[in-house]
Amino acid sequence: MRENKSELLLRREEELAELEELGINAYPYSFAKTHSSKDILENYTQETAEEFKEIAVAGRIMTMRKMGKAVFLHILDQEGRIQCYFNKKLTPDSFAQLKLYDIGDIIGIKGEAFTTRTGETTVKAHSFELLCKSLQPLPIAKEETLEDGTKIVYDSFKDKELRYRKRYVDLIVNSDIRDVFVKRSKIISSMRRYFDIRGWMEVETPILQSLYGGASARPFTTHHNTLDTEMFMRIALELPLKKLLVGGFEGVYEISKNFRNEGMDKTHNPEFTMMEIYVAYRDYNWCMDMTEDLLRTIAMEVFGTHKFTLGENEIDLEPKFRRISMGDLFVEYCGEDMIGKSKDEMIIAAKKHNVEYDPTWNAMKLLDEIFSQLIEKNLIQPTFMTDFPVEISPLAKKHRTKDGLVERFEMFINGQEMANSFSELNDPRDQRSRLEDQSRAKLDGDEEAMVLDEDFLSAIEVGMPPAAGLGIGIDRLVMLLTGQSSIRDVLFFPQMKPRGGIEK
RNA sequence: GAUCCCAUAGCUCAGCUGGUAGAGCACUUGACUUUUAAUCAAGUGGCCACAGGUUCGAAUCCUGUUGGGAUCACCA
Repeated sequence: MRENKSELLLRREEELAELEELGINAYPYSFAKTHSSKDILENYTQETAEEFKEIAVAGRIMTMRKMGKAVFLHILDQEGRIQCYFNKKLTPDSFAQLKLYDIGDIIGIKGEAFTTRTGETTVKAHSFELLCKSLQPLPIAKEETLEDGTKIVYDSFKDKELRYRKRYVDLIVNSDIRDVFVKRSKIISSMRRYFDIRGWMEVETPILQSLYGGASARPFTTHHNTLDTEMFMRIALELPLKKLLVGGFEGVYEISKNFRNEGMDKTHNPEFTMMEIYVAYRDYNWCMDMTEDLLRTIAMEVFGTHKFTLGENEIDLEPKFRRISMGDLFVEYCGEDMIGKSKDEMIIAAKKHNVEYDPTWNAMKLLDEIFSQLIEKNLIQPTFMTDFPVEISPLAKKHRTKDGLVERFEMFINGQEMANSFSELNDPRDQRSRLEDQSRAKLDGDEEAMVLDEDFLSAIEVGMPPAAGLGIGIDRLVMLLTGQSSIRDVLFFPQMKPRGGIEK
């Protein structure tokens, strides 16, 4: 491939050489940009024209129409596209350079704004310069905007593999995807702001750990050379954050990557971003109120609305979210509360409701499967499902009135789990016995059961205030709010299989 | 990990029951001083993902490999 460069690549190198022969630096150091495309497109009118007599814009050439002694092109900057106009009369000395410019090159233009005969706000160049010569051709997509404002894109770059592997090209060429990432960033800042103004502190805890815990999942393992010891990438944020509550902080949160060594599909990437927050002296009831308010605040700040259309569903975050116990949900969909029922009873219920199951599963697994197949997909409007069986919640405090249950909720929107929260378990005796149960399960072959972490137990023995904890999967929240159906479309660089030796 | 589908020019795609490649855009040359999927004329461009097999002959049929997508399993 290297030896046999395509003609397009060679042509770019020739152009670069020709420019350099003309004494032009194709990679200069700076450019005094004064306006973004958006500044001009939104604010230029006949009345404000005086303010746009001396402006400087910069961006990547996306389209080019060379017409003898005039050239029209569109540049793309962070805010969008704007057309620029060049005329040999206005720039007699440099006009010939344009011949050596290509789609993909980055240029800076000084000039004035005007409106073309066909009504498009355009920058007329008084002078211009090359800011970066591009040596690789971009996938060319052409856009046409119809009278009614709808945009048609021709020959759009849509090979998913190439888009993910060459995201920088995707971001240039597919302008819509860029907005998803802008929204992602705003969602996260909005969440931070919400926590910060309430006095909860953002913290950082280790990603690289000698013991992993806080969730049921298989970890990535790695090795520390100097210590000559096996280490793990964290699977959850929970345990170190709780240690900080023990240490005396009353509200801590972390937004960071977790790593789970499991399958990949459109809702799972091996590394994903999690937010976990722990607030002292609060319980899960308070946390439901806070979670509702948090989501509404983010929705208003970032999208200016509480309503989201996802496929056929219109989601409304405005009304108070439904709160219903897991047991009552089973009554609603299954006719009876299945929690605490025997394996045989679960199987009867599974058969009755056409839930597929494996006869080797235990009662908890069957319960979970009936939930996922029968109930979860129906939880379209925001719903808090509360009060889980103690067996599947080893870090949640037992329910104050309901035997065998814990104070936990999961929030569902559009049939998907969006948040998980408990009144945090702080009774050291109970916590020890729960983790010992997990250890036994691990010995019995449950690869995802939690590892017993003595230091964590020791911290709980020192004493953790009563607290509410909440976890929100950021990627899935962004998917929900931006209407993306694949996690790969909300990650800049989703995990891909390596391509051995092959370029492109 | 399992099943199904996909892989042809830089991009988007044609290519029938086998006869060694085609379009539009991009690129090159020329024309054109308000165009906008600019237009007009003439060109360049391909180990048809990779490796085998069947055949006189394979982009096309068969097998395997690699990568991707979808569904499922594990999970968030």
